[in-house]
Amino acid sequence: MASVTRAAEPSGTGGSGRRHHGNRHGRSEEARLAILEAADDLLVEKGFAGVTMEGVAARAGVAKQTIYRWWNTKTDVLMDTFLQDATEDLTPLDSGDVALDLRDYLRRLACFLGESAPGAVFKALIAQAQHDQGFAQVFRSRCLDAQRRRDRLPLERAVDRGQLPADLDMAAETDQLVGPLYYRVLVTGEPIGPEFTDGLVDAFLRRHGLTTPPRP
Amino acid sequence: MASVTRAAEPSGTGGSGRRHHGNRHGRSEEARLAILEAADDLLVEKGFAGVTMEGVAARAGVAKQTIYRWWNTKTDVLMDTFLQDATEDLTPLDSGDVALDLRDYLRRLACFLGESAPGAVFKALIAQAQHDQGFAQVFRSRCLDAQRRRDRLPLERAVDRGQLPADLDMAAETDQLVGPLYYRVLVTGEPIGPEFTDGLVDAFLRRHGLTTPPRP
Amino acid sequence: MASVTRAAEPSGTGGSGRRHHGNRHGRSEEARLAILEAADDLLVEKGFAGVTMEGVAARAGVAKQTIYRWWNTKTDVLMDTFLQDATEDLTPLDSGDVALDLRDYLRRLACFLGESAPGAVFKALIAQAQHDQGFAQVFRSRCLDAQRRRDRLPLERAVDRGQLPADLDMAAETDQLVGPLYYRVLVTGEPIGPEFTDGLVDAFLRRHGLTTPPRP
Amino acid sequence: MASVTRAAEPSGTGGSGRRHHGNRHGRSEEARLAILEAADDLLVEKGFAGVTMEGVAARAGVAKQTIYRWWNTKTDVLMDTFLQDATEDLTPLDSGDVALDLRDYLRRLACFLGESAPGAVFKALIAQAQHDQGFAQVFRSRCLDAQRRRDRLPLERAVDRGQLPADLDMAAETDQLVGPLYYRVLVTGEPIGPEFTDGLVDAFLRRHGLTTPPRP
DNA sequence: GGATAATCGAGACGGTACGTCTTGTCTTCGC
DNA sequence: GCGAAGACAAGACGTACCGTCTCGATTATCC
Repeated sequence: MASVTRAAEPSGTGGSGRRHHGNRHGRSEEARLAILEAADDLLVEKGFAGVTMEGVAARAGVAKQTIYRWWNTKTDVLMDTFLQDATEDLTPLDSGDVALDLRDYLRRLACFLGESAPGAVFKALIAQAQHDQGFAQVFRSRCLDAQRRRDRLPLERAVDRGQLPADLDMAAETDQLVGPLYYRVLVTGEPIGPEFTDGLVDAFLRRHGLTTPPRP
Repeated sequence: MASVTRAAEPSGTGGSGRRHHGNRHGRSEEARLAILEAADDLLVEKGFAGVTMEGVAARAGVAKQTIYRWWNTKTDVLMDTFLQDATEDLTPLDSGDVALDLRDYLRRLACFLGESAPGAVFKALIAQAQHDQGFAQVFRSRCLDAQRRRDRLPLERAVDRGQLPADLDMAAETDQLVGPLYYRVLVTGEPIGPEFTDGLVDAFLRRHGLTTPPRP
Repeated sequence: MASVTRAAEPSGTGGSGRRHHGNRHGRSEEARLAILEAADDLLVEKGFAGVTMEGVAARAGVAKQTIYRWWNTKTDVLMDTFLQDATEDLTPLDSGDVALDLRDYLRRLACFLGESAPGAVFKALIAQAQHDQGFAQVFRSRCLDAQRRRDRLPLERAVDRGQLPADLDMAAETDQLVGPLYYRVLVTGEPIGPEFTDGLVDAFLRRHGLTTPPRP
Repeated sequence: MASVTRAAEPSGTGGSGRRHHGNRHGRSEEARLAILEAADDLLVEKGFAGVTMEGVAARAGVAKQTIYRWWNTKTDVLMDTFLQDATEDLTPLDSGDVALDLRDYLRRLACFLGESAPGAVFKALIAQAQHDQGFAQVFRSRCLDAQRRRDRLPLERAVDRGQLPADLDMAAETDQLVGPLYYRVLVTGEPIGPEFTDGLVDAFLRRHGLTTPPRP
């Protein structure tokens, strides 16, 4: 449905310096990047409603058809925009201590969702997923699954270390850790400070009979 | 901004029989209801994108201007649609036992969000709130605040009864109870069964040193 | 069809100081005048398209219904506007000399059509008559016939005096005198000076074997 | 302002067979013709008020935007409609005799203005010119000037032949010939028969001392 | 003097058309 | 064959007026 992978680069070029304007040998990397950047800029500048295929094409200096050739809807473009930028580091820490790992991770996740530019794109995509079942599915497999895997990582490592029981209901525990966070971001709009995320971690520890280590 | 209250009924009529087609002394109740119903129907039948001012007007047998006279956007209409219907019973049970109350409430909330028609409107409104800061504010004060008050009610009653400590961080606890639920509905899209909501209640009880009563 | 005569004034008041807001026995003269004046002003300020029932009502401080009670269309209002103002003196001179009479009359007619405010209304009404056969009929009987009678007057007087033959084709002669004038005003838009109107008179005189008297 | 010339045809095709649906290298001739025809039909069927951009688009099977891309107003469309059809033959006869030429020409002009379909469009355009100064200017340069040149032609030829003096005031004479005709059509609405147009010619001849030849 | 009846201002109503905007498809041409 | 350019059909947007209606207040006249 959506364009998942970019066209294969001409073999041997190493994907490096070649600048082609689109010809029989594949799509124009130049155009692709210009489109993603234009979409991103428009979202930041004018909000979701300000992102239109027409506007993106104009700002990217690209024909509309070039967008439609590779994406179906503006949300598909935004999703690629997100994937392009989402190197935004959310890889969980691995300190050897669940408490520390979780505190660190949740803080960064809160910051990502609530304040960063990619976070804004992310929220826009979640919003779109409410309106469009088909998009929701693609979005989940392309963006959310990776995210959920990251969310689970600290817990999995703790299980491996023996800090947590092996029969832990991983899905439910993860939902309880990150769910309240998304809830605040998406629903109530309340700001999220460390005291909130730390509170979530403490509750988690208490539930599992772990003592709360001193806060940094 | 949005039309908050319907026009005052002529005193003493009990809101019953008066039929006026709109004049200086008030708007047409007939038109108002037709519009809300049309919007609701369209959302259910054709999804959010299928709700257009033009379509609502046509189906309601109403002039577009009549909609614009009282609402600014289609989401404002949907919000009133929601408020009209949201008698959908979510008033928490008061059995005298926090555990029972919470289990009952979360199950019904899950059902409301995930399966009911008003729940679909609710999700659409939350989605719109991601895109429009102004709408978000109105939506929160007109819809969410009441909801949050309901969410908190079981806990407040338990505090009153002495089942829970008086210094409970009400906001944080509520977020931990309902947050994962919203997260599943809005983000992951996973279905929510009683085992999930009951698990949330159990975790809550365990956190606060309460024993888990037998499940019904 | 159109409102031809104003409502009879209450007898004895002499149309002077009475201020009534309209009751069962007569309409409000105040409102009638405000409407006519508003329509006139709007035509001058914003052109024909700027004259709307809504706009007239607003500027006159009058309810739309009050206009519709007495007139059918905005052109009906404009016609009454015209009749109200058209005291603009076009009564032909009677000097005893056809040549002098005609010269004077055509000059003033040209000025009326081309430059005066009532002339602008007149042109607007003629324009509307092209689009609406029904209006054309009313317009002719209410405005044009009187005008045509005035046009003919100098010739009729000359016939009475014996200056012109009794079997003169009055209609055709009048058309040849004023026709070119209307043509310039309505069609070509060329400015009309005395040399043009005087030329028309000279041609007329020559056609009928009359000598051209010295120009003033 | 208004669309003056149609898009250049690809050279050498003779305007014949090429069918393009509109692209960067020119507009769709198909759409252009459909629009003009639809406008014409609507004017004839429902009168000037029945010609709406919406209606023209619908009947032509064309998007409104396609009309707005090439014309500003419905009267601009009607003007092109007129120019398209105005091959309606009004080219003056050249018999070698002014009297015959003029009689023939005025009769045909009367018929054109009073009875033909293009004549109806012409009157509608003149009406619009009363309301809109800008349109008046365009209309005159695009339609009227050509017409005036035709009007003058019989006289010019007579001057060339020596039948009329070389110092004839061409403009004034033309106005006196056709002015009464337009006056009847536009203002009084009286029907125009040959006796009227022939009378105009006779008057012209008499003014210039020419004998009236026998009528055909 | 109280009832009646028409006018008045106000403005909501169902509509139609406006002119603009965006979508997604298409055709043509240059590279 | 890709990409730029841009015309096209479709249709929603929000606005402006249309002509009708209902309301409550305001009078003159009549009983």
